[in-house]
Amino acid sequence: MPELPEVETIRMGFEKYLVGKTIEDVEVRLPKIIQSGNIKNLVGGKIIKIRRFGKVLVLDLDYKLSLVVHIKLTGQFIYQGPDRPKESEISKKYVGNVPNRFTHVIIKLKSQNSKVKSGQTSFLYYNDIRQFGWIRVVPTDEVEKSPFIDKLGPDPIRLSSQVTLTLDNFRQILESKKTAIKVLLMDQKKIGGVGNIYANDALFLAGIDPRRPAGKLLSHEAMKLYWAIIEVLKRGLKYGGATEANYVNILGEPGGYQKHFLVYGKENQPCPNCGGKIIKTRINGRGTYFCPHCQK
DNA sequence: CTTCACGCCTGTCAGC
DNA sequence: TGCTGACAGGCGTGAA
Repeated sequence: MPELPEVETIRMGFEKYLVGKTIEDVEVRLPKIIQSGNIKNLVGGKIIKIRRFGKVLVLDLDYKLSLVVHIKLTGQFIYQGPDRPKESEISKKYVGNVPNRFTHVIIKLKSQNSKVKSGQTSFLYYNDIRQFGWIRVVPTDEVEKSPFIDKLGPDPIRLSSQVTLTLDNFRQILESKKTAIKVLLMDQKKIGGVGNIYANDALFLAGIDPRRPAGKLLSHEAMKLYWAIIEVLKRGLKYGGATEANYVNILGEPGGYQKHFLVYGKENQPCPNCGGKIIKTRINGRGTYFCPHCQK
């Protein structure tokens, strides 16, 4: 499911294929996806920069307007254009033809960069099966104080976001909290970008029981967990994200991290460390996987 | 202040 | 075969 590594993979795809292109037209098929602002105001703007804040993507246009997107659980961006790699070179496993019945927004782009012959058109399709995702049009200088982004905690991975989670920062977040550590890791107001998959795997890597009160972690455990979070996010990124249901990058390719899950989704399967059974429980209504032998 | 259930949606899968 | 219900998870909301 889309968490920091998946969204960052999309961001890199946008950087590669969208920067330098001009928005020629926007078609909205499901108006509720556009939560605020007038998307038609983007027409004529040139995409100059792609940013990410936690799980939120921001496309900055040259005339001080930005497209802000949260793809939530089932959002997909699919790019179709003359500068795509040959179809034989990419995996299309999860994406059929676009547009399809889940395509809610279509952005028509005009190429103006040197990679593609000037004037050629390409398309960016936004698909979202469950329609939880949202798109907002916000003036660029107001993006950081716009709803949701304004409350987002620091990001554990540098790359593109502006605030980085430091170890001191992380320790302060845990301090004297009674909340289960896993709940805290997934709280976007505390840390930006970590969701269920990476929270489960980070806690396993750090050898910490997800149910433990955050404030009760010992100093060395907090440090271990801090590095474990960064490590699992980096692994996710290395494999192009995790495809559980329908996450794909902007070419329509699935990620590969699902083949390298440590404990997530592995109920009753052997622990990669001790070989014991991984158990599944629920914390705050979320599926939680851990090895009771290795995680204390 | 925190915690927790629910709503938003639809696809998928287990069980009957 | 077809129906029903549980489940998936991000986040806002409102009640406890």
